[in-house]
Amino acid sequence: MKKEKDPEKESRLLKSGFNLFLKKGVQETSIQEIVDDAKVAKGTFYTYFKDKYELRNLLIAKKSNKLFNDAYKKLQKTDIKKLDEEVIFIVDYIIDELNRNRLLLQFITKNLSLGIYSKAINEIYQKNDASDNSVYKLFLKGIQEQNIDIKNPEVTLYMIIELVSSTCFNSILYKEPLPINEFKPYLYDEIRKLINA
Amino acid sequence: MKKEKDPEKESRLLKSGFNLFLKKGVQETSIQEIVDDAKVAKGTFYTYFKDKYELRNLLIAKKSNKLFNDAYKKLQKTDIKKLDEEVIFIVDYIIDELNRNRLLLQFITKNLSLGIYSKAINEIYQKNDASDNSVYKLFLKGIQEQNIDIKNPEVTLYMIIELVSSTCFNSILYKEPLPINEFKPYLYDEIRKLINA
DNA sequence: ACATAAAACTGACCGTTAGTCAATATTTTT
DNA sequence: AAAAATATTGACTAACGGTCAGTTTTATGT
Repeated sequence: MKKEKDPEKESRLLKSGFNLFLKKGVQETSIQEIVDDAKVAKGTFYTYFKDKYELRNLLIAKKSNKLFNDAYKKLQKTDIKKLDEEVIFIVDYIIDELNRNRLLLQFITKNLSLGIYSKAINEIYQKNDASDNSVYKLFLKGIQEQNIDIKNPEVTLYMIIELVSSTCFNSILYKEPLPINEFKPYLYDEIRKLINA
Repeated sequence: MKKEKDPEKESRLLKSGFNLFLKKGVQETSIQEIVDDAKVAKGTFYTYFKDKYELRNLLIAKKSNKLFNDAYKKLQKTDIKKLDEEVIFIVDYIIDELNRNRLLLQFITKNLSLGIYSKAINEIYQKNDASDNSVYKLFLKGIQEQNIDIKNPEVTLYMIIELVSSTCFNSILYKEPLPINEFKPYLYDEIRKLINA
C-alpha cells in the first residue's frame, strides 16, 4: 500500500551536502545546488530534511559517531584494560584519523557551535535510558568497572575533549609542519592526570 | 564637508539585532525586521555592517569585551596579587554577572561557534602587537610578572574558559535550583591546580 | 552667512532563495 | 490488475538579501 523512501537518494543528498557545505559553507550553499548535485528534485529534499540546517546537524552526528565507533571497535581488538589508556587510545585514533582526513575536521570545526555542543552534552547527561553507544556512557561504564573516583564525569570528559581540540585541532588545521607528535606526550600526560586525580 | 555616521542609529541597530537574535535566532531574523525595529531604512544597515553575521560577531565581541573589562576594573580596586586568585576573581565576577544576566549568556552560547572561537584564540596567539586588553595578554603578563612556569599559556587559558563554561553555564541556563555555589569551590580548586602545576 | 562638497541616508527595485503543493510516478497490498 | 498509499517532481510564490540612483544632512572653506 505504500512506496518507501529511496535510501540511495538520501545518501546522495548527504554526500552532496557535505561536499558543498565544505567547499562553500552552509550559508552560501543553496538547496537548489544540493539537489542538482544529488540529482533529485527540490521537493524531494524536504521529504528527507526539514531544511539545510537539519541536514548539517545530521551530518555532524553521523560523521562523529562513525569516528568514535571505529575507534572503539579497534580498541576492543587490543588488550588495553586501564581507563586512562583506553581513553588515550581512542583520542590517539581520532587525532590520527582527523589528521588524515582534514576535510572532516574542517567540517566539524566550521559547523559545530557551542550551543549545539553543550546542548548535546546536556542531553547525554540527562538521559540514561537509550541504548546508544555514546562517548559519555562508555566513559561512565569505565569509571564504574574500574572503581575510579571522579566527582564530575561529564566535566572531566568535556575537559578531555576540549583539551584535545585546543592542543591539536588548530595545529592540524593551520600549522605546517605539524607539531602533533610534540603535543601528544603532553596531551596524554594531561589526560592521565585528569582521570587519576 | 561631510556628514558623519549617527552613533544613535548604530546603537539602535545593535540593540534591535541583539533582541531579535535572542528571540528568534540569527538565521530566522531578517534584516528588514532589524531595520524596522531600529527605525532606519534598509540601506542604512549596510553602511554599518556587511551583513547580519557581521552584526552578530560584533555583538559577541562587544558584549564579552565589556564583561571582561568590568571584571578587570573591579579587580584593580582589590589588593589581590597572586595570579591564580586574580583569575578566580575574574571568573567569579563573570559567573555572577552571567547568572544575573542570563539573556546575555543565552546569546553567547547560542551564537558562538567552535570555529569562531578557535579562530579568535588562534589570532590572539599569533599577534603580539595590538594594544587591546584581551584576556590572553593579561594572562601572559601575569605569568611573566609572577615568574610562573606554564608551558602552554594559551592551552591553559583555553582550559580554564572551557572548565568554567562546562561546569557553570549549563547549570545557569537549564537547571533550577542553581547548583552554582556547589560548583564554585570545585571549580576554583581546579583553576588553582591548572595554574600552579 | 552662504555655498559646496562629501558622506549618510532612503526605499523602490531586482535577482535569487526557501519552501509549497497540485499533479504524477512508483511501489506495495488486496 | 486495480487500488491505495506514499514518494517524487518542478513550476510557482512570497520573502529575502543586497544594490543604487536620488535625496537629505552637515562639516568645512570662503
